[in-house]
Amino acid sequence: MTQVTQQQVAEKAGVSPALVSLVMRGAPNVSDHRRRLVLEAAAELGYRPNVLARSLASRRTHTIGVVVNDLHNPFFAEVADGIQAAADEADYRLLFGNGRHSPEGEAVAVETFLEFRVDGVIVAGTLELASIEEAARAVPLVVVARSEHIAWADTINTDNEAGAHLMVDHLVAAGHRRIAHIDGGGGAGAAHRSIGYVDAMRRHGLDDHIQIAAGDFTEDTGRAGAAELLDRARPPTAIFAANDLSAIGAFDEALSRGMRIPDDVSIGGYDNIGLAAMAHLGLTTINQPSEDIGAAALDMLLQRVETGRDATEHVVLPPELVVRTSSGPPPGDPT
Amino acid sequence: MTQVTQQQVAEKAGVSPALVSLVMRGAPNVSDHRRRLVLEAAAELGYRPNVLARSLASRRTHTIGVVVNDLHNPFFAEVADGIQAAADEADYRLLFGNGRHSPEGEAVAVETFLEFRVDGVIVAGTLELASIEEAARAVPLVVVARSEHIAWADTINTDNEAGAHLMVDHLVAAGHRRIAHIDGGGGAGAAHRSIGYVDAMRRHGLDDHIQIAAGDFTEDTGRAGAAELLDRARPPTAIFAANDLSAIGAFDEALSRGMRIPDDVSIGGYDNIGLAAMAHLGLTTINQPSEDIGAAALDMLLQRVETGRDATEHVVLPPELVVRTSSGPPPGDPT
DNA sequence: ACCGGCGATTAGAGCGCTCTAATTCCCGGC
DNA sequence: GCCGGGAATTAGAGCGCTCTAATCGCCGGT
Repeated sequence: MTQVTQQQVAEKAGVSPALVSLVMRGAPNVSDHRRRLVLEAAAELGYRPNVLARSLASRRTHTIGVVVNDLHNPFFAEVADGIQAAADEADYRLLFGNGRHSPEGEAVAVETFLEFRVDGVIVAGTLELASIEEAARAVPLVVVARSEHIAWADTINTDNEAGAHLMVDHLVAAGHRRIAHIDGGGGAGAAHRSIGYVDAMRRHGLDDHIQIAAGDFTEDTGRAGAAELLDRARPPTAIFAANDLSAIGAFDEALSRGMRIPDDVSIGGYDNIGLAAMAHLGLTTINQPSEDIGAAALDMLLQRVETGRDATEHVVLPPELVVRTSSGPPPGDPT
Repeated sequence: MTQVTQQQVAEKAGVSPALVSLVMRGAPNVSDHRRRLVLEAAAELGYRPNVLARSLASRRTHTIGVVVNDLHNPFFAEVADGIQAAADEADYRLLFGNGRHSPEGEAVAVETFLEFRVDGVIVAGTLELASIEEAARAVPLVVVARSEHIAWADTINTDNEAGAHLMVDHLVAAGHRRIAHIDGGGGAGAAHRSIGYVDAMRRHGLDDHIQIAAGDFTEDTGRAGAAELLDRARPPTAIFAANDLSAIGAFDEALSRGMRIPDDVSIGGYDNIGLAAMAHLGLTTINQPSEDIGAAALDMLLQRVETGRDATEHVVLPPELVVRTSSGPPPGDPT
């Protein structure tokens, strides 16, 4: 419980505290002899450097804070994996902050990170633009998986509008006309997926069939949204949910009404989380290269942290349609 | 980017740095007049307390580190929610460390926390006992969801053996005899679920039907384990997976072989994650009150942190069988 | 007017480390 | 044997904050 300090190690090893500091940081110009001496003393005493003191003195924490919107959403877990892998490689440590599925929660997490003086922050969530701007003034920051135009921070994401187009095009090609959308609310990228949906419907001359149910990227709202849509006088023959989680909810709602998928209703998602590939779901969805996004986000961030790059960078990756068994021709279609 | 310090706030407000410190900490004996003065100056300057410096001086970070075994496992996300809720209430901040699904990864995360001198640590994972012991010497620590007897730390978990008994009893009652188990490897509580499975099988005189496939709490190994079991000469009529995630994998494997559930094979899981309740899965499983566990873990920890309680505490909650549609009588059963 | 007492404020010494500048050490060259 | 120079080591001043002890200021009581 008691703190072992550099000082104590120094005394035990018979050297100066400064030398201990050098050894602990792996400095080059230390004689093997003394290095060994110090290392031994440290091990014997169970010395553990105090990051607080170190960071206070060096103004660097060598730590990146990652704000995750929702620990429950596998998409973020996948992005986090990518970040983690890149961080391991670069020898940075990672701290995660839980956004509790709300912008306010994320703001709290960011504030915590700022107070801890992390070297950089990655926002994988729905933090408000104003908060992002403020945070970006204090620390290098990159925003992941959003489509908004953000001037003061790096961004990396797929083209969410294009992704929505892919899905609608696919459904239309299968013969659907009454294609509804379950919105993602404030979810990362949700707004642009919604825009893309409306766009594509218009392009296909399907203006009259545009139907949107509210949602927020969760299974629960997916279920509720599907219920609402399926209860309508002219229910959709296909439902495009803003993300896989809500698609799963919609899937579940349809099933529990005794509907068959895709025979009675087709369902499309977005994200291509691992679960989507499961045989019992077979969710048609839009793939985002989540781990790559995470890894790239960390790389961009470190580049900024270490080289002090100032100009912002914006990477947009192409989304990709993944067709599985949850989509097919609409009921009554002769094809 | 530049640090605003207490000193600067003090100058601007025309008071001493010490007073600023008092105000920032919400100390009682400060006149309203000065308090306002300081607060205004702080806001104007955009002052943000430096937690590093604060913690270095006060030896308290007011932060709890939570080591999560695997960001992908919803069970941990649920536990985390419980911890988060309790932390919000107690006004402690939370930092999450990703264990990357391995004891070594968790050890790294714990080390990071110790270096940051968090006030306490919650381990929701598979960290090795030796590491736990070492960490527990340096910081108050509670271990979640494990069944091992741990002397030097608080623990909270459900009775994993009893849970396994419930599942086997249920399956036997439905008429099954060839009940196999997909192991959870080093997963939290997995060892005792396995023991419970073997125990219960013996109790029912089913020694000869004991079959265990290796696994590690993931969908992938669930799938592989099921494949291995179903390929055997006398395949099981029921599979009890060590957790829901691997049960889902097993579910998927069975389905993709054209088997029907529960008609051709029954499947049972453990954890009762949100997904398990979905209609298309309808996973029979063992419920653990995950959020309650998380909340209780934090409470125990804080009690230790704040009152310096020394004796360890061990809470064991009862597991609960949740029967859904993934389990039923074995094929060919007249019932 | 003076004093005691108490709440409000401040001075100043660290917390454990890093970093710059200064010092010491050691070696080869002359 | 002496000197220069580079490598190895150390002294010492902070980093931004908290905390203890000391000081200040104001009130009522006498």
